[in-house]
Amino acid sequence: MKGLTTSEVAKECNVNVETIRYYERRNLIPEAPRTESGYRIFSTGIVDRIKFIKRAQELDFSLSEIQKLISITENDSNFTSQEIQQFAEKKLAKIETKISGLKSVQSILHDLLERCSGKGPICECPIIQNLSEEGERLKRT
Amino acid sequence: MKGLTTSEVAKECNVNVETIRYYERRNLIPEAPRTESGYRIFSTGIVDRIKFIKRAQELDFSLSEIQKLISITENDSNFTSQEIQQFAEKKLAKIETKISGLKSVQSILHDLLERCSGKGPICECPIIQNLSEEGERLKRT
DNA sequence: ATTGACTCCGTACCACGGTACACACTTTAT
DNA sequence: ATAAAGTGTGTACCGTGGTACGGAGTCAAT
Repeated sequence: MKGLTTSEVAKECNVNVETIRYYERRNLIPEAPRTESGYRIFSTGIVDRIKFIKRAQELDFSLSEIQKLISITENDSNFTSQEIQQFAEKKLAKIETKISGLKSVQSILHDLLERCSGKGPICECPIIQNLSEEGERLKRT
Repeated sequence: MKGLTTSEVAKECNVNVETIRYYERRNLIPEAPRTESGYRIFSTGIVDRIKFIKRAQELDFSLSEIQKLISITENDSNFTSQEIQQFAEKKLAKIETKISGLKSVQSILHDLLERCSGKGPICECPIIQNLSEEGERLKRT
């Protein structure tokens, strides 16, 4: 028999079995065909789809946004190219803001670790001051 | 009377009044002193604290992590310097991964927008393919 | 002094993204 | 043939981070 069972897909994607059913319910993946007894059979392509979803989630796309992306690429969308453009612009702006914020946290943590042996007395942790100041700076910019 | 009321703080921080009570309950902010009739009175410093919390949240710190940061800087923590170091290292690694992921999304969105006029037919949206490939590439690296 | 705005508390509820559970049926292994 | 493991459905529940609501007391203005 060709095709994967639900738990095979789950294992392959490092997700819970229930997550797959959940994604199906949410229409993030197509409804899988069934065996005579009602078991789902997945094509191997589903694995990439689910991995894509997981990766996009890590990059701050919500499941609804992901759904939108998918329906755009599959061209079964009702979105106009203008809507898509606006969506991309907004997301791009958010991402850029976030990158710059993360970069400052990165350098703070980096500095902190340089000065922090992990031994001896509690290290002086300047992270809060730094973060707060950084927040102010970013707002003014 | 010196000191701010709950709603003044809320307004100043652009958060809901309930959020402030919630943060107090979660010990993200100290318990505010009260007037005779039981109203909270906040010192102006609370505003920075709450703004810090909000900013840190945007940068992927959970409220528990934020609590940890706060207790570290206030030195009322039971954490060893080793634990703090490990925490910083883990977070740094996560942040670096995330920055690189976000950067690839950034360039994908950027490319997309260059090719997408916002007019005419639906633009070809290569984001899924790109993201998936990028995901694969990052894993191999 | 009464109205309206504000505050308190406790509890309930919300959205998100799952995860678990009970109960029945199917498949696989022994 | 029987037990263990897997799958299905529906529904309930979970953690996170709030938000809303009801009822009661308080404060400020007219």
